[in-house]
Amino acid sequence: MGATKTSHFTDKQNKVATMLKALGHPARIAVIEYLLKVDTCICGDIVNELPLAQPTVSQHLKELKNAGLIKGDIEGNSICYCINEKALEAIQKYF
Amino acid sequence: MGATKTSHFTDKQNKVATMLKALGHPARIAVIEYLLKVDTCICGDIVNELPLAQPTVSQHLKELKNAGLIKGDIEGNSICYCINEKALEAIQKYF
DNA sequence: AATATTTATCGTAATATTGCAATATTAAAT
DNA sequence: ATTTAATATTGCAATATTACGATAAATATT
Repeated sequence: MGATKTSHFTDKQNKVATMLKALGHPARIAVIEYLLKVDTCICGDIVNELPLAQPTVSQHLKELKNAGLIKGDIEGNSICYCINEKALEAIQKYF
Repeated sequence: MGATKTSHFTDKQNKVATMLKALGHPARIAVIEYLLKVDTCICGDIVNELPLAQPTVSQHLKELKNAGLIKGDIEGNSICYCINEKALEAIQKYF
């Protein structure tokens, strides 16, 4: 085994768990807090902000994006990241 | 590697991440929702409620307890579990 | 076109998580 | 003292996560 038995739980339970799991890492909490502070920034800023290598940060951003917590808009050469307000509101509403 | 670099983040970031990580699994969300509904119950009730084997449930309960999200009081033969209100309030306040 | 910049992906090692059968522990009941 | 009931722990296999160096892909600049 090793794989979560998602099929035995409700869609809502799985969705909430997915979002909270994405927030369950200090680096990703730090990303969210940074984005809340600066509102919007390019990926490179986040890489500079975190004490982790660029591929690691990229991976964390991908997870936050997969969970729907952040959005990334292509801006020419770079990528502009920001919070997905709706997802954060959904979490706030859940609690 | 494989281990989270907690030392590079603030205590608060690590603490929040730890609590949200504990909530980042549908079984543990289901436990919290059940405890909120019944207020208090013995461990066996949770085992019956979840579609998982007893040792697996026991492990999930342990994680929730380690994260400070639930409390377990020994009640003679069995163990009486309930939500740790303070922890949930702390999460609510964080968002 | 060649080079630099920005971000993503691949590959891989180390570690953590998930799940359960088997077993241990602890207290209650007989 | 035995047996029963409730919960925890151990041991293990399958899978997932974390982290990073190397490299790829895409656009910008020269």
